[in-house]
Amino acid sequence: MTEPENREMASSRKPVRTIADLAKIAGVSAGTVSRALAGNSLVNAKTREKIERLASEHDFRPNQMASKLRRQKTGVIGVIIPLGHDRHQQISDTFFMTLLGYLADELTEKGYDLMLRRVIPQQDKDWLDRFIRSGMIDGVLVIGQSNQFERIEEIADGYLPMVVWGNHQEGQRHCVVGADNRLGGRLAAERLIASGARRLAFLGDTGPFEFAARYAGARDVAEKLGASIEPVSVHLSPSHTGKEIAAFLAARHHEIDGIFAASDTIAFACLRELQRMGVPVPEQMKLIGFDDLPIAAQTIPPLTTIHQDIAAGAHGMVDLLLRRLEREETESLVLPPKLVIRGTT
Amino acid sequence: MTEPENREMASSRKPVRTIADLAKIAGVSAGTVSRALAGNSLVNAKTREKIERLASEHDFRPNQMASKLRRQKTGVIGVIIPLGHDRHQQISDTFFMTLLGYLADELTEKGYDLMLRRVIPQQDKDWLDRFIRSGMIDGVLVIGQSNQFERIEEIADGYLPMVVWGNHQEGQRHCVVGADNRLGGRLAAERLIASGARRLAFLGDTGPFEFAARYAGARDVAEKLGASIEPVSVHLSPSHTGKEIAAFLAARHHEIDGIFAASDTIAFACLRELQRMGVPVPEQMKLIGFDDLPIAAQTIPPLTTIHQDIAAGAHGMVDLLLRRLEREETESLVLPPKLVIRGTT
DNA sequence: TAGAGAATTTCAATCGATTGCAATTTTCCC
DNA sequence: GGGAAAATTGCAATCGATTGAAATTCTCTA
Repeated sequence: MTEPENREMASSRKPVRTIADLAKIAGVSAGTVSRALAGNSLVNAKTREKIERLASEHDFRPNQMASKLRRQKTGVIGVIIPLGHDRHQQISDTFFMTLLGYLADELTEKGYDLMLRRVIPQQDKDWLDRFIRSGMIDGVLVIGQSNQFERIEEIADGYLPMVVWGNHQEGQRHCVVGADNRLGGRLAAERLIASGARRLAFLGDTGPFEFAARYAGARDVAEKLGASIEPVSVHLSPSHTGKEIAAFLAARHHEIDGIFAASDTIAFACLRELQRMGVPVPEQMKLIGFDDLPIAAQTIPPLTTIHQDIAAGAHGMVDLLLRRLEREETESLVLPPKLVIRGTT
Repeated sequence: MTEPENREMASSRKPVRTIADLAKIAGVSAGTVSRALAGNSLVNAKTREKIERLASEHDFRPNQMASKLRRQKTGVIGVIIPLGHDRHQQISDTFFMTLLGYLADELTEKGYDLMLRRVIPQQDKDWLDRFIRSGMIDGVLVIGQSNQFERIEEIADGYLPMVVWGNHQEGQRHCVVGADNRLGGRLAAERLIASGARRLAFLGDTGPFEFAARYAGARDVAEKLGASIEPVSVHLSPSHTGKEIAAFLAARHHEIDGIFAASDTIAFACLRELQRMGVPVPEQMKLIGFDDLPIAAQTIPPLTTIHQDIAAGAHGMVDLLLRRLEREETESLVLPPKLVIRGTT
């Protein structure tokens, strides 16, 4: 009763579920229907029109599983996010989630669907293999190397259509897209020092390669310019970050005059804590972040940070992946980070 | 050369790609292999062990497409985000993206994969049907009703496994999960008025149902308590939001003393603009947001807002969907919003 | 040790669309 | 009108795993 127009047009009762059903109604073979619906030029224009009309009247859509199985191609790109030790590292995900949004747009535009999977490598040694070999996806985008650099390298040897967001290491074998973290670290330290800081702290876990590179870049500059820099480990789980930062600042803030936060999220927490403690920023403490999330411009004072072009990154990842699907061996893409000076330095 | 251990164990050259291949090696039939790998109790324990050993030695994984086709069940849940007029409403997506993260966790836990699709309903009348009928997903979660309420209602009549995030209307037919927006609006207005404001503005587009309900709730309270409230349309595209808010405030800020922002994102932009204009918050202008995004606690002063329990929402959506997959007709789930008083009121 | 009954395994059909090749129909030119 | 070339369409195998029913093998009792 809910679709009177269909009832009138569709004389037969039983729903048209398969190509064979439609073929029967149209009085042609299943092969012809398949070709017609695929826009194959082999089929006569009139026949095609008739079949298309019938298909839409009966609200028919070919079963994708069958199609994928037969064609050995799914039209789906897998996006996998390896999580670190903390299961709910929601905070650190702001960046990844934004990237994911852009990836979704890019893939949609290219006619691919996106299958998302979050995994905890520690609990599942086989996380990447299983996804790739599931037969459900044509290629995979890995968002973040986490601490799985070696695992990814191994896979890359035997599997071409994979592109990873992360840090580029000299001589690595997997195709990666990401900012030049070391350069970003240099820019950050330079800025802190240029605005008067001499005793710096790097807030963030230096385990992940991306963060390590940021720290390394900053250290390069600090050493060269006669400043000190000290790494301070901070976890990314939302329940810990705030407390760890508060504890550190309470104990040591008088020993330093500049903070390089490994990510904007950490910088936000820092800024808030400093404000709560009554330490004026930037007068008594310079602060710089990394990522340039949209909200970075919204804090008070707005956050000086290192900008990563997420949209360009997403575009690059998809572009490289599509080329790899065509069996092309592509180079990695390293994006230049950009210093954005706002109010905290 | 890259996998010496496999070479040793796997005596045959050709890779084991199908269940039939493995069956040959194991000296049994394909059916037995299938059952063994599925953990079916019909198969002898020794046989199963042998097959499992061979499978892992040969690094074999059954093809999911074939399995899904045969079983008429994909193990994939579709998540679809209908975008409004603005293609890049990245800003408004902060909330949806967070929700998406939780959904991914919940679904993973339940053994489902997640297929993500973003669509622009204006450009594709058929957006929901196409996804549902693609044969690729067992059920669908719709993130946000956008302006597609009617379309969703139509679909809901003939398709059970669908759960929507959004606003609940009296007598609607689709299953929805979401906060009680009207109540949230009431709480917000009450708080603004309690903290001294009398001439209120609601910043946000009142087109989408969720926002409309928030406004309606606020209006209820304002009328009852003798305050005024006026809706001010603000678009969600990042390129416009800031300017629109700035223009409004520049022209009218002296006429009002309290702002109810339709979302935290809008509130952030507001706060920043007020600060830039030198209007002290909360002294001269009360401000309240909606959502309670993680950063809401990080602004200066921290944002008073209406909390939505995103994790609970995600959990509820998945729970309801799974029950609907079992053909159960479920009720909608309306979550109670909570006032979180911080520094802007 | 025969034979019932249980435990395993095999067989073969099936899911639904695609596609190479063969068969048929059209078209077109002399 | 005959016949070759071109355009369509049909046929049947195929993608790889699953599963009901049939067949085979094992177990155990009398």
